[in-house]
Order: sequence, then C-alpha cells, then structure tokens
Amino acid sequence: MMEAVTLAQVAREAGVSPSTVSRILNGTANVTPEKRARVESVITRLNYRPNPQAQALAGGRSLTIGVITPTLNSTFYGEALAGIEAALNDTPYHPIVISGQWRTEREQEALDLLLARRVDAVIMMGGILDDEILTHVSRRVPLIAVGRDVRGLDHSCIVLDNIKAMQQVARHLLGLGHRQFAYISGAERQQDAMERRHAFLNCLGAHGVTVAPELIQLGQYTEEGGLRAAEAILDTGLPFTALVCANDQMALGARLALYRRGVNVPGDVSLTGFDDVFTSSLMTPPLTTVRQAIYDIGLMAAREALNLLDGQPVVRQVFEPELIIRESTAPPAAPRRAGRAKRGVTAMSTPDG
Amino acid sequence: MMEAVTLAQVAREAGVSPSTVSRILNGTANVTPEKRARVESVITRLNYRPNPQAQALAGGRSLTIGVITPTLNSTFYGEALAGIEAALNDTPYHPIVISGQWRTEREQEALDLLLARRVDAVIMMGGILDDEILTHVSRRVPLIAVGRDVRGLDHSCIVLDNIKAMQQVARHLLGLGHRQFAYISGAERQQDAMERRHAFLNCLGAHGVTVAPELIQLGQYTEEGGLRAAEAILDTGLPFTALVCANDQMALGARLALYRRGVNVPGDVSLTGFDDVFTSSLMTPPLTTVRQAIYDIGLMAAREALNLLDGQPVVRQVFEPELIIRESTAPPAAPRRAGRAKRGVTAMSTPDG
DNA sequence: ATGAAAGCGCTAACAA
DNA sequence: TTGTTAGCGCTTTCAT
Repeated sequence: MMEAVTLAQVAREAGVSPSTVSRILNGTANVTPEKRARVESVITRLNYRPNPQAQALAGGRSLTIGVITPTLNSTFYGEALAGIEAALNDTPYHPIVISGQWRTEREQEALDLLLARRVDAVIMMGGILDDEILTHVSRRVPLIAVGRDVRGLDHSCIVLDNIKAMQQVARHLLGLGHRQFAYISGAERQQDAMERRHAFLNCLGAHGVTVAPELIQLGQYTEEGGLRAAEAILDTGLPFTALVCANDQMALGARLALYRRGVNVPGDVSLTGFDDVFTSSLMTPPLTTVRQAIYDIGLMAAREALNLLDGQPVVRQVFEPELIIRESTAPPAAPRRAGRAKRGVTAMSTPDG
Repeated sequence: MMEAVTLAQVAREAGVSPSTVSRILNGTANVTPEKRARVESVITRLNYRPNPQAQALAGGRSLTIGVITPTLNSTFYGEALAGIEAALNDTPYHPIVISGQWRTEREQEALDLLLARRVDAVIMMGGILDDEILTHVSRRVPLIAVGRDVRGLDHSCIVLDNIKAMQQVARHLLGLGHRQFAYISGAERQQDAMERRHAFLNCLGAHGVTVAPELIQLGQYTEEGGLRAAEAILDTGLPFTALVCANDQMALGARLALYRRGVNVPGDVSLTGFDDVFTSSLMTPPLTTVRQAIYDIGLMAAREALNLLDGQPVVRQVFEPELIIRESTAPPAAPRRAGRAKRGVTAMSTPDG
C-alpha cells in the first residue's frame, strides 16, 4: 500500500544529512537559508510527513495528550472534547480520548491504557477515581483535572463556581416569588453534585425557606434518573412551585415526567437546569439554566496541559457561572380553588394529554 | 517522571533473550511452558507494558484506527463513536478521532493527519469529501465508509436503507389520515438527505398526494436550521397537518418553532424525525421517528475495519430502519370552523403562551 | 525452541 | 553551521 517517504530520502534528495532535515523540521538549530529552501522544496515535492511513531521513540515524547471523558455520547462532554480538539489543532499534539463511563475500573483501565500509550499529559474530565490515584499519576505525567477538585493538585484543576451558580438559581426563583421547592440532585459520589445541592439549600435557608426531605431526590445526573426522580417527587403529593435540577440532562427527564402528569411548565411549575447544554435552549419551553462555558473549559484544559508540558506554572482556574433565564421559569401560579394545593402542583394533578 | 520498564529489562530479569519475550507477547512462536511462565511472572512483577510507539516502528503497524466524525458534540455521532470504542476495546487497536465539521478542507486535513499518524485503517462517518478522494485513500489504507455510498467502494460501505425508512414514515402518517404535508430536508450536498427526501415525496406521490414546493424547506440537518425551516413553512400560510423532518435534530428545532407559534403537537400538527437520537424519546411530546441503530453501526464499522486489516473480505452492510411511534403523531384534527384552514394550521395561528 | 543481530525512522549528543 | 554516530524499544529474519 505505497511506501511512505522517510527523512533519510529527503536528506539524500536534498544532498544534506538527516540531522539537517531534522533540525529544519523542528527548528532546533540554525540552518543556511539556501539549504533550508532546498530541503523544504524536496519535502513538499515528495510530500514528506515525519513518522510520529519514530519521532516519539527517538524524542521520548509521544506528542499525544490523553483525555478521559465520562462518555463519548453526551452533548456536555462532547463540547469539552471539541474545545480540547480545537486548542490542540495547531500544535504538534493530538488528543487521544477514552471514556470512563463513571465506573472506577473503567477509569483506571483508561488511565493505564493512556500511560501504556505513553501520552505526554492527561486531562481528566469529571470521573470518580480517587484523588490519591490521580495525585499519584500526576507524578508520572502532567495531569489536568476538569470539573473536580483533586486534593493536593489544586493548581492543575479547572472548576466551576458551583456555589455561586446555585445561589443565582435560588435567588432568581426566590425573586419570582417561589417558596415551595423540589430539588433533583446528582449522584452522591460526585463532588459537584454535593456542592450544588448544599449551595442551593443553604441559599434557601438563608432566606428562611426549607425544603421537605421527600422533595429532594437523586437523579444520577442522567435523563432517566431525572425522570424517575421527578416522578418520585410528584408521588409525594406535596406541593411545590419550582423544580430545580442539578443538571440539564435531569431537567430534560423531569420535563417529560411533568408532561406525562399534565403539569404545565412554567404555568404550574418552574423548572431549572444546570450546564446550559446546547439542546436546553430548544426544550419546550426553553430551559432556564446556568451556563458553563464548557467548550472554553475544554480549550483551557488543553492549554493548561500544554503549559504543564512546557514546564510553565499553572494555576487553579475557576470559571464564573452565568444564569440564563429562558421560558421555563415564571412567578408561581395564583392560589387555586380550595381542595387543592394553594399553588403549584401535587400528585393529584391530572394529565391533560 | 519515572522510567518505564522495557522489554530488555524483562528479558534480563527472566534470563531469556528479548526475542523470546517478544514471541511470548505476540504469540508468534512456541516457547517452553516454563520459560513462558517465568517471563510472564516477571512481566506482572515489573508491571511491564510494551511501548506502542516502538511496536509501531518495528512492526510497521501503528495499532490505531483513524475515525473521522462530522462533530464531536453530537448525540448521534457520539453514539457511533461509543460503538467504535466498544468494538475496539479488547483488541490491540485504538481509535483516534478527528472531527470534520462538514467542511471539505477540514475533512481533507483530518485525513492527511490520520495518514501522517500512520493509522492502520480509517473509518469515515458521513462527510462531504469527494468519492474519488476516498477511493484514492482506500488504496493506501483500508477504509470503511459509514452512512454514505462511495462509488467503487461499495463493499466497504455501511448504510441505512433510507428509502424503506422514509416509506415507513409516509405510510404511518398516511395511515393516520394525513394528506397535507410539510417537509424539512437536510443539506442538498448530502447524499442521504436527497435519498430521504425523494423517498418521502415518491411514496406520497404513489398515494396520490403531492406537497407544495413552499412547504419543502432546507434545514441543514441542524436544530437551528430546523427551527428556521419550520418558521418559513409556517410563514407560507399554507395548511398542513404533518411536518416531516429528515433528522431528529431538525425536528427538535421545528418543535420550538411550533411552540412559539402556539401550534400544538400532535393536536394541530404531527411531527416526525429521523435517527432516534437518545433525547428524542424525551421531547415534549416524545418524538415519532425512525431508529438507526447507530451504536451498532459503530460497532459494525470497527469490526469491518478489523476484518479489512485481517485481509478478510468485507461486504456492503445495509441496516434496516425501524419506525418508532411515540406521541408526536396522531390523526389530523377534525375540520375547524369556516374561515380557517380546514385542518391543521396556517400561519394565522396565534400563540397561546 | 531460542538467541544474535539488524533494522524500523527519527532525534540528539558530540565532533568537526 | 553541518555531519557522524548512537541509540529510542521493539520485531523479525537468520542461525543454531
């Protein structure tokens, strides 16, 4: 299948030594303009492309950056991957992506695989692998953590200010007049899920509002989980006028649960998400949520990884959240007739579809 | 950052030659059970992992498979990527993914990059690169095309039966009683977009139904495009009771346009998509669509690539579509009072939100 | 069945 | 500034 051109051939054709060609390729040393021109013309004429495997072997760098993402088929992490790809686009480095599926063993395997592949750096997005393991790995290879704090690795973490974000959500809803809330949380093992939940409840508490424990459900950060959590909340029969979800995916699932029970959004219940995944702006109705500039976070992660490779210092990056108010939130409905909850919905609501 | 163990070290520790270790690693030749045991124990003790770059250089194979996907942040192609990753999971091969962004130059660049990286095979998903280029590339490296027919490369294409799929959609809607249709198509440059459109219109034609040209709009296969196309359709003021979209993403955009104009789905208009992207089952209402087993298609693509590498023959694979009937389709509304379109909607409909 | 030796294509001292 | 010379870690003849 057609032999590839080698550096040696280029050198011979140009009448110089291999080292000279190598130097020109890498800009390692000064070369006479004429020789450079000669070599470069040969390179284009022969359409020479250096063999990365050979470069890796000889140079001791693989020119690849390993990326561990929870899933490949998620809009959210997909955006981050796109950002990483873009940042690496005009560098000699290339991402190599593996999914961890939110499973410890898978993440561990992925890490092993990347190290076996001799990646020059790794970017860990989310994940549930122990901090110690990551810290340990970071001694072998530069590591950037995205969306999580790793103890002892603060400087190489890129995170979102979850607390500020949830405060914005809470204040927005309080400002609309809501006082009866339900909350769907992410999995307990995930750091940011806990951060968001506490931030939300604390902020409400500061305003003298409490939430019944039955109205706080776990949704595993998935659409399916959000759906079930919302059903569980509706099943309690307790009244609420706003349903806050710890991410957009769960909000999407919750939306379907509300639809099935004939609960209008935002007429009967206001709904909020978190992340501002692309499709959230297309929900029926478009979702009020908190934007994480996830593409930019991906960009940043890749840049930080490159900095680390350059031996440059990196510092912990905190992204500022931005509340995006769309059509899924509105003031709570006026009190209804007696015999039903004063406002919002209860499990008694009947489907209208 | 901690030196990696090499094959030579393993050989020394086990008191055998490097060749023997290599043979054991690759199962290339018979080795005494005792030596094998000895070497294997050293391997685990030292936690030895062969250096893929060195293997690639010496072996002439990079053990990587290049994948070109239109985008990284799409649920649809993400599923395919997940399938590819899974299929390669317990093989020595590894995917390396680049996005083409539906831009010819980007796709060409991606291809060049993969070839420069010496991938052993490439999987091309969709894309708009000329057939000739792909055919040409396939002479250098085994190539599998997904979701498109490449002239002269029929055997290595994996496609969906778009015609049968659209016939199912058309018959479903005709069966419900619909006679006034609108259609949102994908970009003209894309093969399957044209296939789907013609299949749909032909099937209607066979049943004596025609569609006004103004009610056929291009949506570029994107959510945004679907939104605008739906608006254009509503703006014509022409009556229709069913809106058929060439993919789910455009259906999602169209759904928002309908929502904004106060058109009920499926009360006023039935809506259909194509692909059965995961989130379509969570739309409000859940979307009637055609399932493409895209994860399985990814699996299949990777397996075919491996077959090609094995020198085994591959044949063109045609996936069968499956109509998924959900809640976005229903019989057309009963005729309304005079002065308005007999059924369905026109641009005169007023928002109810 | 096993070892010795010669590369794979490149980079990086070290000389000149 | 440029060339010569060793490798990088592995596979694969070719002997034995």
